[in-house]
Amino acid sequence: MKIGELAKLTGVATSRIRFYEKHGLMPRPSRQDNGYRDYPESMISRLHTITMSKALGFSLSEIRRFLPDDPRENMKRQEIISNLEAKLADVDSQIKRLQKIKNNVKEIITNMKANGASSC
Amino acid sequence: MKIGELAKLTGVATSRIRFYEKHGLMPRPSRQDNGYRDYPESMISRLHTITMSKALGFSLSEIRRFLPDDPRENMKRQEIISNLEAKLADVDSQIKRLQKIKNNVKEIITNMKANGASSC
DNA sequence: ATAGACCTTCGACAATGGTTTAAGGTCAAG
DNA sequence: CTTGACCTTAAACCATTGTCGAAGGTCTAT
Repeated sequence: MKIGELAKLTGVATSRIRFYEKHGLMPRPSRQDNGYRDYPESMISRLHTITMSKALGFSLSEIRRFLPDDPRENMKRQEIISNLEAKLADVDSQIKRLQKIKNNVKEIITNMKANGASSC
Repeated sequence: MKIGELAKLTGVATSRIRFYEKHGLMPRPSRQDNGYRDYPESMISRLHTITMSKALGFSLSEIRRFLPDDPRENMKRQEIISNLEAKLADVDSQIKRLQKIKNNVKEIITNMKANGASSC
């Protein structure tokens, strides 16, 4: 499969696929005789995984670390798991932080509505 | 108060304070005879407000828009309030998104621990 | 054979949010 | 008077996450 087809099937621009390859999120594919990139079907789901993980809030370098077949930093299953666990704790503290913020802002709004003081 | 003191009191690096000034989040302070920036006490809470707002997920240009005394774009109270309310809803959906992520990651971890399949 | 749609690489550009560096002025203490 | 810790500016640099353009090769259809 050529890069353009892969792009159409996944909705990820070719420029972006090449970018991911350059940065180790996509493996370097084999080449056709003319030098064109030649992708196996499996790359479709790999791209979906990347898209999902980004939506999940992982940065590209985080994703790189836990994708198997990473051409740059290959990790053992156990490492991947502890990475994910760390991320879980991280997400948890983000949630708590946001909840505090939410309450703070609520209070600010209440104050602003009550007394005209700009107070910020 | 000199910039260094302000930095120490707020935990915001001097380089950052100057950056905020340059980008209209902090007003240009008056200067001492020697040309040093001279801040009033009120700038402490202004920096706290900026820090808080950043934590809320506002971008710097959003913050610039609702900070009073903005040297560039001043907003009315009512606008500020509705801005904050919009952001509140936003934070709420961020929290929900993170909670989904949390559950997703939990499941992935469980799966990875159960069956050896890398499955990504 | 020639147009149009692909593909290649490399380097430049963009926005965001800063930090670092270079070159220099100021101030308080020893 | 010199040292060290501050302060000034402007410009360069950094990471992140890409997009765009140039210059050129390839493939398919007419």
